[in-house]
Amino acid sequence: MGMSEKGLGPVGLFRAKGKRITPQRRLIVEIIQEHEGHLDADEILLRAKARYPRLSLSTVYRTLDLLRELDLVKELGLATYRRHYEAKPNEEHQHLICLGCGKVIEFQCAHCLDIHQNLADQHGFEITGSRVELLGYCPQCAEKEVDHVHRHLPSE
Amino acid sequence: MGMSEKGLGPVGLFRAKGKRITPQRRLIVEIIQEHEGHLDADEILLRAKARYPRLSLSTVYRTLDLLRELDLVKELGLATYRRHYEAKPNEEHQHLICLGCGKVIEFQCAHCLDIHQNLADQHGFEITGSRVELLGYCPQCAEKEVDHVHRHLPSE
DNA sequence: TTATATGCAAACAATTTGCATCCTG
DNA sequence: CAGGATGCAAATTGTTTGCATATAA
Repeated sequence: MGMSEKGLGPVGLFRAKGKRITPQRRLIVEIIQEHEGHLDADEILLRAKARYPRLSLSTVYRTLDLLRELDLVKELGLATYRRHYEAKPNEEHQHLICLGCGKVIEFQCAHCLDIHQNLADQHGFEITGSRVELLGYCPQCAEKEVDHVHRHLPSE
Repeated sequence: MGMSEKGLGPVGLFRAKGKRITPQRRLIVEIIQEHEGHLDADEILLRAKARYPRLSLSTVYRTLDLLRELDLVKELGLATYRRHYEAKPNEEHQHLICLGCGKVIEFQCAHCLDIHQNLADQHGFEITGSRVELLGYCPQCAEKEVDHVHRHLPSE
């Protein structure tokens, strides 16, 4: 599945969306792709500055947003840094979150939790909670997304 | 399982950990437990002020931390509001996160993703990503946790 | 050339903290 | 009445934005 996009690489994806290729962007992509595991904005800046001292933190953030938009990067943690709380539920449940309007739908998936427990046991972890968040667009917001993508097709 | 704790209620849990019961804490617990769904700190403050106008936002935060510690509340979103990124993996994977030392272990659970996709379809969602984070303590940190709990037993 | 990207500094927003005061146990 | 809890304001911290300048296409 989908080997073609992969062959393109970031540069191709940039062009396809009418985004420019700058040394800063190249560098940030490189750092993230070379690195096993996850990095935060500060860590990326630190590594990048070794090779490009003038780089600014805002460029890192702007580039990360772009990479997320191009689906080149996966984000760990909540996009909005606002914490939400709910009374500890009797039944664990999971969340379906709309990135468009922020709507949250709860659902249950007991089977998943079993699997998770097994995995945790394998690693000797003592699990105190889990967070299963499916991110995407609800039917209403999905339409707007389509418009948004169309606007960026290489048609001009 | 575990009906006994439930019978105690928040007040009992507070006492068991040597925490004081104040009207502010009572109120905040009440608000969260009465509310279906999730609330953030501001929303809690807003509702609480209707009945207790002098309440401050920092008390809300401090109380939320306490409730989390007592496991009376579940948190949606990342505890640290620092976003982390990783190169978009070919295989989706999930994270096992140690709340003690921050260690992150990646694992795969393809079966879960199928289940999630089904759920998403049921709700008409267009999924763009998922976040499965199991939170707990790794073997090393779990020990320290035990100490921590012992220190709070009503033994003095 | 010309709109897009960048760097810098200032602005923001969520959360945390210091400290004097209050109040539970 | 002693130490934990609160309220207030100021400090932190992660992230975003405005704007003049630099630069990819």
